[in-house]
Amino acid sequence: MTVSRVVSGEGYVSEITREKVLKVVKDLNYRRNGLARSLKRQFTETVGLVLGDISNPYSTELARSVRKTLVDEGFNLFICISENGSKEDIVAFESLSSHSVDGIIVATRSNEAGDRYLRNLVETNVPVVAIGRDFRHKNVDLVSPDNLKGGFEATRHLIDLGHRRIAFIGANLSSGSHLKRLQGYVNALESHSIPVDERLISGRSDELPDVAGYSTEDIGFEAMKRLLSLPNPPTAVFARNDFTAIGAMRAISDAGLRIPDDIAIVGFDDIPMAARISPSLTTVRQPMRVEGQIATEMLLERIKSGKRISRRERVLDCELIVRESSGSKRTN
Amino acid sequence: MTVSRVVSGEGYVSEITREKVLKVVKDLNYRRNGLARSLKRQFTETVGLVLGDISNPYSTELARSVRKTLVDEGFNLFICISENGSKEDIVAFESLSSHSVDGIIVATRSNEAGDRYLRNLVETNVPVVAIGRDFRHKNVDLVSPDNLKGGFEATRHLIDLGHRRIAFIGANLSSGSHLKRLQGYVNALESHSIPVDERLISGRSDELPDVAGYSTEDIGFEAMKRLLSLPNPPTAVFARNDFTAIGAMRAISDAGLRIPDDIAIVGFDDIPMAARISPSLTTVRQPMRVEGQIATEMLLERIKSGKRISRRERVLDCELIVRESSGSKRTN
DNA sequence: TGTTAAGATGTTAACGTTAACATACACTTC
DNA sequence: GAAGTGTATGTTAACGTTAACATCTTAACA
Repeated sequence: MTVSRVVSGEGYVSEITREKVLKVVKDLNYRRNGLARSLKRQFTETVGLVLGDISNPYSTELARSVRKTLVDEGFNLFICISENGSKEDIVAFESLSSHSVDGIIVATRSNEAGDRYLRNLVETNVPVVAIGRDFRHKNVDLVSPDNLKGGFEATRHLIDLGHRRIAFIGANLSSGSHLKRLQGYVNALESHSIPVDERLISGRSDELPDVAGYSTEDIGFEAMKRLLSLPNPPTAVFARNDFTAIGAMRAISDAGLRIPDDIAIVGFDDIPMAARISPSLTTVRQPMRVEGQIATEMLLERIKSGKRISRRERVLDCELIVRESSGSKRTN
Repeated sequence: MTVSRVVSGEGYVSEITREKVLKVVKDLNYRRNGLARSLKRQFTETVGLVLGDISNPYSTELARSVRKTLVDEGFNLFICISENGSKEDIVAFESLSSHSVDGIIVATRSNEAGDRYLRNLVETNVPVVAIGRDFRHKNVDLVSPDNLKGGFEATRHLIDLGHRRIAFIGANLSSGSHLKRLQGYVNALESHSIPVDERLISGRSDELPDVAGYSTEDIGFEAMKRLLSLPNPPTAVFARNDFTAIGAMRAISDAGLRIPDDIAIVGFDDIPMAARISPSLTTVRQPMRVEGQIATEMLLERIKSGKRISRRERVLDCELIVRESSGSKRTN
């Protein structure tokens, strides 16, 4: 017990004893067993972050911001990668919860089995906050960029430039109905009385696995190729994220077409590469660092209060960053 | 005990009992406490990965590869960010070791205090493997790209193109003496009888904090600006990594100079952006996925054997990827 | 029939901490 | 000098598992 007091620096210990203990601690290379400590204390001062796509700079900036906010409060961060697979999601949730993290921040793509497991966790009072994804539960907070408005503005930007045949890349109308960016695209078209043409909405082909990482670039590439083979291809494209946009740009260049002269393109996220590629990519910037900070603060509040707090939702404004890839006004 | 047997699926349990238990497990939303389990079993089947700079695509590819190798063996992965600070390093090591991970893979920048703590861990039989960094210990494996050869070849490439005044960006000769990429640069110059000019070796200025993330781009920017203000600026630059190179490219453009015509540039890592920027960046590609896999295999071997294994070192070949930024042969 | 083996379940103790309580002493205060 | 306060240390039990061992039943076999 005296050792415990010395090591944790709490309670009364005489200077002489403290020094004796510290000497032995050093001699034996003693390190306190955190498992036993956590088991007894019933908390770990550790938070888990589950990332669906760690290759996306969006995720890493998020992670850095989460970590920064956590350490200021004396919490540790463990990051798990799920690669946006439902099985992997569950493994990540499982390993975090079995290590008794005090709370979990989830930034994966929504999927049925994963969501079910997550719901289960929440039911047993594990504090959870979701970032940038769908998850409705009365005790789970959500922090998200305004994907609807972002998608709307990206599309409106293209409409304002004179485009009428505008494609969406990265999801299908059927499977992506929940995708707010797609919905924003549809809304923008409709509010300008442009009919939505389902052939211009191009998700991944069945050949490509729905994987995470830079491979989403391939989805954009494949989807764009299909669009280009249409009898009447689009003059502009809005991609669900920057990697998809960059893949699409590759397909456009490969086809011998010019950006933005032949086809204009807008992405989403504003990853660092967007500003550096040629032509530079017009995109919608989402405030990743703010998202991470707010989500962490919400989670810490849940953890510290120990009570069930009812759902809060924070939707953060995005910013349209106009660069070269969308071009200037058309005069068809 | 019977519940334990049902949940872990080991030992004899009758079908009837198993079903009864499973029903109650479900009704009570019971989840096994991993802390207690690990405390008793004395292992966690979890591995920690400490990343110095999670914003670098190099790190994330590494992490994905490590995770993939681990899950095949039934292990979990917890990632910690250290932001390449010695205090943060220690916090990461501490939180991983106190959670009793079975082993740690370290991919941070070397620093004295962090290394001391790490050495301490190793002395208490925590299996450790280092990736792409300096760390000599008789029980720690090292997996690394061949930075020496990579630096040599990058520099030789510039020499072969006719350059004589070649700068190095990203470290100082004094503080970076351990930096193999810098050493490779020096060796290449010397083997071509080009004197090493210390003014052409440009690290970060004291104004810039030595931080991780995309801010390393700023280090390249600042360092290049200083080089450009020299009475006799270099005609070529080898940067310690791609972000630094990209920052340098920005400084060159800002000064109204052309790449590669006025100044040629070579980076290191081959991050995805390198191929996409304009002009595309000549760089040295390191086999990140292979590094992650080998390191993980080495670590698992240590974990499974439970014995002290003496140090092994794997140095992996890099590949020079020639793109636009280094230009073609000079005819001065 | 007795012997052996396999199947099923239960009991005990231990993993390494710390909260809570107990004890002891020195020193102040009225 | 009795009571109270602060300091220092010790004891006990509990956190939730599971390895190891013990017990009991049933089936199989010579």
